[in-house]
Amino acid sequence: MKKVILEAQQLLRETGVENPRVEVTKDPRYGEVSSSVAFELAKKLKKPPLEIAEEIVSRIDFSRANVITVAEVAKPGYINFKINWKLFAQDILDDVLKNGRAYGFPNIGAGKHVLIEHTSVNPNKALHIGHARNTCLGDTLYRLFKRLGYSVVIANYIDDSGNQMADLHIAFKKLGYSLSPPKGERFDEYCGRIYAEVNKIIENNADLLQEKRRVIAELENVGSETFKFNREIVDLVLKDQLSTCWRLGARYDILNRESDVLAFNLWSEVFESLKERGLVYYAEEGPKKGCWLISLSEHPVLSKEGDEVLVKSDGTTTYVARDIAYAAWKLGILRRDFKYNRWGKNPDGSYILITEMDGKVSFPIGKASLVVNVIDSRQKRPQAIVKYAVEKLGGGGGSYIHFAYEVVSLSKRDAEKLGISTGGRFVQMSGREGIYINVEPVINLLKERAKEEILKRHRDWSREKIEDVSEKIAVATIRYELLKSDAEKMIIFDSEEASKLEGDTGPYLLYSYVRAARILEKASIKEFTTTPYNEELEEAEKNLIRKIAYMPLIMEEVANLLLIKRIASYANELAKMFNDFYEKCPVIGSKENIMQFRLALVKAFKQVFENVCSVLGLPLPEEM
RNA sequence: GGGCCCGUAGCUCAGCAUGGACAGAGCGGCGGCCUCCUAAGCCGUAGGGCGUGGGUUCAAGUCCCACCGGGCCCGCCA
Repeated sequence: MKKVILEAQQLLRETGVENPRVEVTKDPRYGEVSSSVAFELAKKLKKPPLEIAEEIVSRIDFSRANVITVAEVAKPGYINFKINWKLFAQDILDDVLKNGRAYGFPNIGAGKHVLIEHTSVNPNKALHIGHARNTCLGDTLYRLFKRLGYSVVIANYIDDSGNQMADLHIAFKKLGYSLSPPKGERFDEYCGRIYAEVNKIIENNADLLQEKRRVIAELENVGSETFKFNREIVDLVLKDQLSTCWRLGARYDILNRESDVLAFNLWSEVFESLKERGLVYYAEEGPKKGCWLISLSEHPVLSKEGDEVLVKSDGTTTYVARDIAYAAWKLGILRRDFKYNRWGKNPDGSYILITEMDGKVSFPIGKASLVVNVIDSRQKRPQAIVKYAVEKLGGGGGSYIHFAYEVVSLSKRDAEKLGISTGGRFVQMSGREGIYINVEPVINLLKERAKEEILKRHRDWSREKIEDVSEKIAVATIRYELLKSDAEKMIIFDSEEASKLEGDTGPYLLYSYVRAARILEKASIKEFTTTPYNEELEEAEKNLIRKIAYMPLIMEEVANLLLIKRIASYANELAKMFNDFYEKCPVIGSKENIMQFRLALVKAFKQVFENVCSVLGLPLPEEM
């Protein structure tokens, strides 16, 4: 498709138009690509656009064109280019079938390195549906960059210090909670539940509050009993959390414990640099007396809300301070580095490393040209401070991006199911208040629904096959649901709505793929040809080919703008075009030359669809 | 008080970055389509003029300003 645009621009340039703007039309009635240069020139030349367009078109030398056949002038002054479909279709299908898995992914990332942090759920609870949004977004970015040729490292920040961990300590050590959850409940779910219970108790008890402060301080004491016990709990929760992430299709390279940002002295190195550059100051008096603050007075926006405390008067660091150190490390501008031990393996067999003081493994991350941090949009201000700080520290030439996404809230209906009354349309999730819906039960519900559907049509399937396919459908459904909406918009989650399997959903996508698989399986002949059977193809065929041709443009655009939902819409459009083709253009049973071409088209669709879904992380069953 | 995000059909949302050709989907409503490659599908029909008011422009859902409504953030919490 890009070729067509370039060709049109070239033709226009040859008539004397400078920098002609050519874009893909949104309606095929206007040809494949069109230009509105006549409007831009109208003012300069003081002539009506229509006249200018006519003149330009009359000057185009079509003998120099390849795939473009003709240009037409339309109503107010557009120039619409039409193409030789026979050539175009064959070109696209050849491209897809020749490149296979690689089709649609321009190699724009060769030699570039990206670090992505995502998930980063506090290790005191199970993933709720909002955390799943983070994981799916981050994992999709990983998949996209990887396919575009970037080298990518995935980090998961483990906040193992502070408040939320202290609450669990008190629950286990002082309030008599057992370390083993009741039968049927996972450890991460269990911790999430007791965290909410215990938090209320502690907040209303002065003795426990004091104990909590003691625990928080002890947590920074590397090697203490409290420190060790904490690592035990964190590890158990992490195991469960990551099994959920894996189920969602995500993978990780490194787990960075927040406590280790201090333990490995990354913070002290950064603190020294900040002091050297005069970016921080010590408050001698006033309400922040005894604190070290970062000066934000030079920042146009942040300055309006005052400077930020990095080191508290008791000498401990704030979350923002530790995050600045972590960010500087990510950008590769620190001398110091973490050490790791192997923590486990991803389902793909790759190792996951975790920071450890006496770790044996080094994992130099190098200089990232791009550091992407998938963090919800409530943290925009702290993230802006982090970005400001690392840029002042030299930034290493890479760019630090806060990929902000809105939270997931619960619908009124779901909130009421949890026994929460609300006047509004939705209610914010809160781990501390026990207002959340975990993602595992949602996937399980989807899986049950999928099984019911499978049983309706495949009474003869084995249990294993039903398990496998229903799991794929469930995962595809939840991922698509979380990826298709604008990251900047809040999702109001309603389990009833989300468990639908019809319409603009994951199953709709999978279904089109399965239909394609069936055609290829059942076709009596295996020979195919990318040469169209006719000068004029059916509209449905053209629409499908056109959509297939867009893929490289979409992928490159998304990599630049990080607009993930655009991949999701693209997948949906592809599926829609295929379903339309499926209804209107019989493959099996048509005349041999038609069948051979359509088989090639179905093959191409299946390949492209597989490529797109591999980026979205939607697992594809061959039957459903 | 300051900063940020959102406001498009009854409901859920796409389209806004690079303004352009009649404003699109899904769900729900109504009416159709399984002797034919899986109907988790397809087709038709009703339904909005894009929160409001200004402005820029040949052209504004898309850009600018103000206002209204909803949400988030401004802690020696993370």
